[in-house]
Amino acid sequence: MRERQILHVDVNNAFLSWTAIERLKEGETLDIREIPAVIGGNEEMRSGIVLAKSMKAKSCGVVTGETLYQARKKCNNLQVYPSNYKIYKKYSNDLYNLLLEYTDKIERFSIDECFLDMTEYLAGSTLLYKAKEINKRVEKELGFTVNVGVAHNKLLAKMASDFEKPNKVHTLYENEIPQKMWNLPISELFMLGRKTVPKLYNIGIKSIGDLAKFDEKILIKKFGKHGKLMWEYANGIDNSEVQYEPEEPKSIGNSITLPTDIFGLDKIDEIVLALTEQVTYRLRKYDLLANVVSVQLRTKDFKDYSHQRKLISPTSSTREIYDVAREITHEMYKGDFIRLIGVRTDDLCDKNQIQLSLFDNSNSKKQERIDKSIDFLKEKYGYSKITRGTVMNVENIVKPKRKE
DNA sequence: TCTGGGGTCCTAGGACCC
DNA sequence: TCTGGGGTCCTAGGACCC
Repeated sequence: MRERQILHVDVNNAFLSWTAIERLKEGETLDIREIPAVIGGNEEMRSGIVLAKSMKAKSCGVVTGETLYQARKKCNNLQVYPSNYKIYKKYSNDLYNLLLEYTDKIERFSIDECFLDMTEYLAGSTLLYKAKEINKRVEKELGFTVNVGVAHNKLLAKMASDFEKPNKVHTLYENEIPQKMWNLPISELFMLGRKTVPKLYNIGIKSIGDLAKFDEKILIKKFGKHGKLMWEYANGIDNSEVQYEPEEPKSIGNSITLPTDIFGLDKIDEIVLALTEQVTYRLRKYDLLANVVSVQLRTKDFKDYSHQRKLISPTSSTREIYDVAREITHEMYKGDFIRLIGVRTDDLCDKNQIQLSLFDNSNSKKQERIDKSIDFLKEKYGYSKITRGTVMNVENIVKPKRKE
């Protein structure tokens, strides 16, 4: 097999940089990239965590995912700005379109990361040269910066893009693994998270090099498939392809952390219905049907539990999915104070690939017409305006309005 | 702990069938 | 049936990612 030529492009402090340039475009003079700043959620809504940070905030020790309260303690003049996914999507598309000039084999790994398979697109040039060109062009033409990782597989390209930031290009070829990767702590390895790292520490594995040299069989015995994966990653082995064809989603769900804990099935049911409406709206928008419905509850002391149920036949009907969601919610609710509620649909299939016979019962048809007309109104008047029955959209639950 | 919201994949146990 | 083992499906929970 020919050696593959892979790049990983990673936007530096994406949400913060994109917010910064959007503000500058609107006439603001302050570039929030130059001050201690973060993009954060809303503390009053109990979603006050750091989503992105400026370099100055990072140098105070602020980390992504911590609470704004914690971040402020580290950095007393920290400025907090809200997120705006609409503009992030726009900048993400700008980046994607620029990268399309280099290859059509691009995997959009997340809103701010892409893998590029350049194997057939070097045309006499080198991979490193292309990486440097991309790095320069993004800064010049789009106004934000990226790190580019250069390697012969996705894992190594991703590890490379995570080296020194911002606005840098790094290679991580096989012969560079011992020198550039093995001295890093295991927490830096992709797919080693907060639960596994302490377990590895306990058996004396502290660096990626320690892991690479450890007995693979013992890791498999201890961690199963995950053990095999982590050993391969530590040794720079990854044969996965760049998934440039966007895949159909396998699940669609929505969840919300409530501004205050709630108690009792009546209140929980209202939220479950509101979430079901959001979820089924998205299902119908993409012409998908769900085979499995699940509901997640998180208690005030952060215990999660969930139930799921397979449906008799696939559906996107709000009524049908809500009936099941409500049923399993009632089954599992133990009378706790609830902090978070989630509704998710799984095992999705394409509506157009399901035989029409599933729809020829007239009740389903009627239900489908109701859903469709509600969807139409939602599109026309904006999402939050239209609800079914007893004022059931999440916005109203979050900010209760006086009854008219 | 003043701890988001969107996902994917894996595991383990029980039911059921052959 | 006092029975064994394998395969598949379903469910609950957990780990990880950005």
